[in-house]
Amino acid sequence: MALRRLDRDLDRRPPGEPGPGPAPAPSPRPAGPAGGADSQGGAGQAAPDRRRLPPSTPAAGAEPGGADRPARRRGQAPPRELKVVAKMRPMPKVERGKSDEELIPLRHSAAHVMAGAVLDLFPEAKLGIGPAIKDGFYYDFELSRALTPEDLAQIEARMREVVGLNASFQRETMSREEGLRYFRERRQPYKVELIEGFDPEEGAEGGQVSTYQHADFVDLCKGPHLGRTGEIRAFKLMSIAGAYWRGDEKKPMLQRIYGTAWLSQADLDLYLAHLAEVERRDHRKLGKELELFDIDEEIGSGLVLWLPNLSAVREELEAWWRRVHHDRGYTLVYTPHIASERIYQRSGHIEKYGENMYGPLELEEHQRFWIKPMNCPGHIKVFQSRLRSYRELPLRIGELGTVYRYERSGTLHGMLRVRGFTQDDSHIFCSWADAQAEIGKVFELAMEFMRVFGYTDPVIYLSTRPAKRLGTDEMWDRAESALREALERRGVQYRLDQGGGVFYAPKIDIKMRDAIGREWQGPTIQIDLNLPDRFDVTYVTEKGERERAVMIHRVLYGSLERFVGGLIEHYAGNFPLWLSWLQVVVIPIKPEQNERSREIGAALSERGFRVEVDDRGLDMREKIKQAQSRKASYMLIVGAREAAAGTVSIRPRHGPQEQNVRLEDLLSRLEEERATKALPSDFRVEAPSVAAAVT
RNA sequence: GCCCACGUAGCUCAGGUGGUAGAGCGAUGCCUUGGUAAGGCAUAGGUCACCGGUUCAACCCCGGUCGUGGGCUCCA
Repeated sequence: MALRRLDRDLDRRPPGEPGPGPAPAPSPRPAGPAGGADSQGGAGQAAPDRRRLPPSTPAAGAEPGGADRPARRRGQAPPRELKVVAKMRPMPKVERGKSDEELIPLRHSAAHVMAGAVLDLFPEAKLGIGPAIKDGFYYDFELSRALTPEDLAQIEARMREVVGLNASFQRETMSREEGLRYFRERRQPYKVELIEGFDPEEGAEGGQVSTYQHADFVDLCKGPHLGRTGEIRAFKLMSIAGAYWRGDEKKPMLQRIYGTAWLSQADLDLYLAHLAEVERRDHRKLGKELELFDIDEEIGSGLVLWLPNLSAVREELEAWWRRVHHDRGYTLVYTPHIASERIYQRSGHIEKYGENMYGPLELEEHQRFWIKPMNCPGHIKVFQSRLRSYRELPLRIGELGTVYRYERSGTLHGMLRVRGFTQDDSHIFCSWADAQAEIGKVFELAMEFMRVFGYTDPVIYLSTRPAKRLGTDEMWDRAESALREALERRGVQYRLDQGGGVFYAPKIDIKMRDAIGREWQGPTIQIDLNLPDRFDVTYVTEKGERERAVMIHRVLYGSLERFVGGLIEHYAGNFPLWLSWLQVVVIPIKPEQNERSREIGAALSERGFRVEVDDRGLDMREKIKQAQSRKASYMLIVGAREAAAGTVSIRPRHGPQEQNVRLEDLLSRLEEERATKALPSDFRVEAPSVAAAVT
């Protein structure tokens, strides 16, 4: 799967606990799922959760400028990439710093103050829970009417009054029974439910419950809190959203208010600026402005139309992908988009994945077909198209396979969460003896991919057997140790995600950070123990015996839709030359230079550049304006002087202009830039400033 | 799917309390022949998402549908 923002995963919390972050007003988005794992499928899509600020650590910013540049030489040796991994920093969670220790009580206290303000304004309000979360806090309420933005302003105003009172937070404890009585009297059924759910044995004071009070507001809470409300300096209420009580859709829908709170106004300002930047980069917005993609109502939601500009990007991504895979010994195939119900019954998809599948289609009498949700069954059939010898292994089958999956309407999001997408899917069939080495190769390839696109700070997770799983412990032992060995042999630091594997396999997840520090889920590698068994996938060994093959599922881009949607945001629309839909625009100053301009255009076109010669009778300033807003990588200005000298004046999308460059020099420079996949000069990895305080 | 909000020209948006709509940008045409991000004038363009209801009359009110946004859930 592709990239998916991980914040969501990072907080795998019990229901009822704080979930994902606050939803800042500007442009929060859904968090994504991703499907990742499905390995097989993978990819899914998922939408990143843009709201959150990336955690960050200074380390991120510290990356040496050039170090993470994309590979300058194609086909570079893998060992080099490993170094990147080796200096990976520890996971953010491990690095919780002092700021976190201060922020949690601060935000939690802000949540209490907000709840108090809501009670002041809505005395009948029933309180849910109100934890501190990444970037802020929230509190859930049951109210007699829906909240409006005006209510938020009032609540915030009331909060500022309470902060101004500088009331102290005071802790008190009472017995479980007293607590129940207390909250029953105050008609707070959710609090009562919480206490009823407490484990009587638990709690530092065995059977006691604690409350915190500030001013006249008392809440069930284990703390800790700030000393006084006056310490809450920089905060802002961000949005209103619905949220099920305890995250259960069968329970009542409460109204959740999200807010953000920081140690200083400066931090709050930075955070708000970050949100504005996130909004500026929104792929849906850029997608419209730059004519990248469209999702047409009449075609259907969640189905992407790749417009010509973005199609050019995709064409390059696919071409490079194919080339890299051919170089690495992959065999590329094509498989059908629909398949008989029989295969999906055998694979278990109908049973385990049926609700995400489109179908059945009655194409012939007594024959039902379903639309392909994953590529693995097809690849297994390719493998089984004849008897396979151990001499053919590892057999690496790859496909840019388009799949369709039903996603609930509320989860769709631009290109990041869609219903039809193309995965850069591969299934490697090999022996157990080779599995470890194959995983290593995939891992190295994954690192190479991330580097080329300018993603940084890879963080690797090893997800082990989940409670609900198929197969024997021995099989899991083998699979997990193969993954572990692949990582350790290369000195890769990784974080263990106990029980985080898929029901049929453990996996390696690679997460990475984009240009503004947001974390996304990158490539995923899994060892599948299930499908080879269900399909009886075997090969003939040296001894002439049949042996079960091992199947490794992996995606690098994940889904092209999702990956490219992420790239748009990562690059803020400023794509590197090799991907740019408009690499060069030649602009004659006067009609007299039209012919010379066409010659230049032809020279570029001959070398495979996407070039336009703007010989329209417009003012050149207008042409420059248009080319600039279309994000052309380079504009070549051709006036009388240039035409006479056989040169051009180069006006890059970003950066200083250069006069009188000889055409041949220009051509070789552009070819070099394209071949090395250099990141554009206007690409910058933003130092995660606020982020530093966020983690 | 659920909660809330939203859906007016290609785009971004205006349109107190119901009487069938406006701007900017863009598009088109003409003028401007211009040395590095917005020259001038003019014209065209809307079944106010769709369906139904209330009303003498609906973009405005009510209901439903579809879609979008933020969350929840799902999805790892």
